[in-house]
Amino acid sequence: MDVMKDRPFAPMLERLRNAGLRPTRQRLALARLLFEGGNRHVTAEQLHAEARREEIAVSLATIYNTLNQFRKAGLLREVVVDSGRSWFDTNLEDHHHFFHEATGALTDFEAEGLAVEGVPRAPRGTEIDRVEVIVRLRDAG
Amino acid sequence: MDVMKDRPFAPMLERLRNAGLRPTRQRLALARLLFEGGNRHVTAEQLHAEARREEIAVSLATIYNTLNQFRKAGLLREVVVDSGRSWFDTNLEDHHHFFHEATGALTDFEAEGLAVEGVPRAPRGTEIDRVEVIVRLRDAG
DNA sequence: AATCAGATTAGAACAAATCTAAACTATTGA
DNA sequence: TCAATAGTTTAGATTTGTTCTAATCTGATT
Repeated sequence: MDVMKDRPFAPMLERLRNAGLRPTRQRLALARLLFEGGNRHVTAEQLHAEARREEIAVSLATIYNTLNQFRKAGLLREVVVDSGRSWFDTNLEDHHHFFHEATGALTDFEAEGLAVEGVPRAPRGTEIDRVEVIVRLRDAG
Repeated sequence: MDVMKDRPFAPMLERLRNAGLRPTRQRLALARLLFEGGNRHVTAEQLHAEARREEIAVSLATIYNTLNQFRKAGLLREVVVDSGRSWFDTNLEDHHHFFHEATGALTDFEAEGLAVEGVPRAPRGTEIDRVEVIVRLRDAG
């Protein structure tokens, strides 16, 4: 038997507490949408729509608050591919992204197998935080 | 003598015409701000502020129109590092970016010397348009 | 010079995200 | 168990970046 299936609240509750976040009804519900059922990418508006569909009462303000708190807590990562909209990614492993401009489709690919070599030294007073690779796609022609 | 200094209008006028854009007063003035004096990164608001400073009468709407037309014409590239604001880059060579989150500073580095290997095959129906590398910086500590 | 497609503009409209301050709730400790 | 309190949620206002609209203007072509 899968522990996640029997006690779906317990681990999530822990994760929130460990992050210093009170496990409120809203946060638990959103955490379940986000983290149960595999890696995913969402925007705030998408998650809000999804919550409404599932009849979870949560305001858009809380969606924004929660996504930002989860990001700060390291439960989510932000992906910048799209000026004008923030994407959040539940995949915390070392990976990169395909982005299909025409459709807005965002897909992961593992960093394993990818080598980025010859990145120059960081400018004075700074250090490298992360090297992001975005592979922009167009329709095959 | 430098041709650019003697006849600063002629080449710009040509470039605009070649792009199918009428060389209007506004477009010429903005092209000069953008393309004379080395590579640079600008946002729409920045360019607008700069134009006002130089007492070039041009509306914000025209700044947006012009930046987008220049981008479509291949005179500029858009850089997405910052959800919520569009950056435009006059550097058309093969290069990548440092982005310092804390300050918003955006800097180029040449692609020469950089090797990105092992990028997976593009998903079905798509092909790779561009591989973008963004090196995110934090304050050294 | 007259015409007309294309360009510019102010201001309205729109979209994403944040802010505000009032109401609510989880935790605590008596 | 319950009151106090610190943290959370919320509706709605606000801010910011960008696009749209439709009236006016301008460059190119006759």
